[in-house]
Amino acid sequence: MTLKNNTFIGEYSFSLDNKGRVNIPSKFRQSLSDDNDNTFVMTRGMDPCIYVYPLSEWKQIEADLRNLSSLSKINRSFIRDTARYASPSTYDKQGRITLTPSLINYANLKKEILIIGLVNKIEIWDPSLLETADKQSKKIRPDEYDILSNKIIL
Amino acid sequence: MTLKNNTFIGEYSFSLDNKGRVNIPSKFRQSLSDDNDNTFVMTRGMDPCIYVYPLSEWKQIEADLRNLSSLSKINRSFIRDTARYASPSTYDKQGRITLTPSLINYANLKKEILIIGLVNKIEIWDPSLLETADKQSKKIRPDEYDILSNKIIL
DNA sequence: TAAAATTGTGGGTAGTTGTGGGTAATTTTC
DNA sequence: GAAAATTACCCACAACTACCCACAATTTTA
Repeated sequence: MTLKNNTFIGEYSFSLDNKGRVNIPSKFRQSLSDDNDNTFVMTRGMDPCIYVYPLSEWKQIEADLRNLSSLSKINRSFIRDTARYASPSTYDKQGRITLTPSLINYANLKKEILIIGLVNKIEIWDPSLLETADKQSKKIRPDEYDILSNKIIL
Repeated sequence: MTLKNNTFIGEYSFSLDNKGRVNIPSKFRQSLSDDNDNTFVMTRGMDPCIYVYPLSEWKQIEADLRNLSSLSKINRSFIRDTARYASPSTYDKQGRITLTPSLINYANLKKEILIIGLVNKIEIWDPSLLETADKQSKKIRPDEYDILSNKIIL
């Protein structure tokens, strides 16, 4: 699959080296369109993980944020939280991006990490934290998924 | 039959080699439309088996996932669970796709495998697991099938 | 029915990928 | 402005993967 359409799926087990670098899975790099200049933007996830966006996708988010009125208090804090921790990173010749200490700390990353493709973005997790989040989502009542089943056919 | 309409029916007995490769039945390959670039996407099935979708079919699922907002927690876990275990695979000159160790483990595959066409997708089973699942589905009460009978005419 | 083509299976090899570490350039600090 | 610290860039290498070829068995064609 060589379509450069900024779509990411699959799960990968990688390691964080002592310089704070992580490899971006080769398949993800191949799927990154050329207008991104080999650059991702990483920020805090809604869950305790790191979100990694293609630069072009992030620019869209910025555009959306511009359209949120700062007159609303919840908008202000949402914009602040989203923009505050974001940081661009271009991957090196070996395909690695360097994570910031602040983000590494936020996601509680040790040496072993999991990289997951979520279609339009990438998540970086500590394996045990993901397992915990996973178990909690299993507690979701079946009828909540019923609502989803009207929107998507698997 | 030369209609390339991404429709798969029938059951085939194949073998998984020690590199994790499985042959896709010739008839299934012939039925795969050209816009798929000889590529399937495999992922965890609802039952303990591997689902294999034509790439074009999977792209529809991705498109639906893109429309789910990540502000909702249930959406996030749904997107994650769906995208996480998916992996594209283009078949080689001999018509084989390579399964990931994670999926082989999930479906508990040994050397002998069964490939089944489920109209719009393909399932890969361990023969004995399928037999077990088969017996259990016999226990479904007749009136449960009645609901289905309103949706499909056999 | 015999020849030709296709199909399923096994294995070798060259190129790619993930990981560690070194060195030069840049930034920061005093 | 010099020293220290950080960052960016480069090289090396083991492990893995994609690609290729081979061949027996089956199916199709003439």
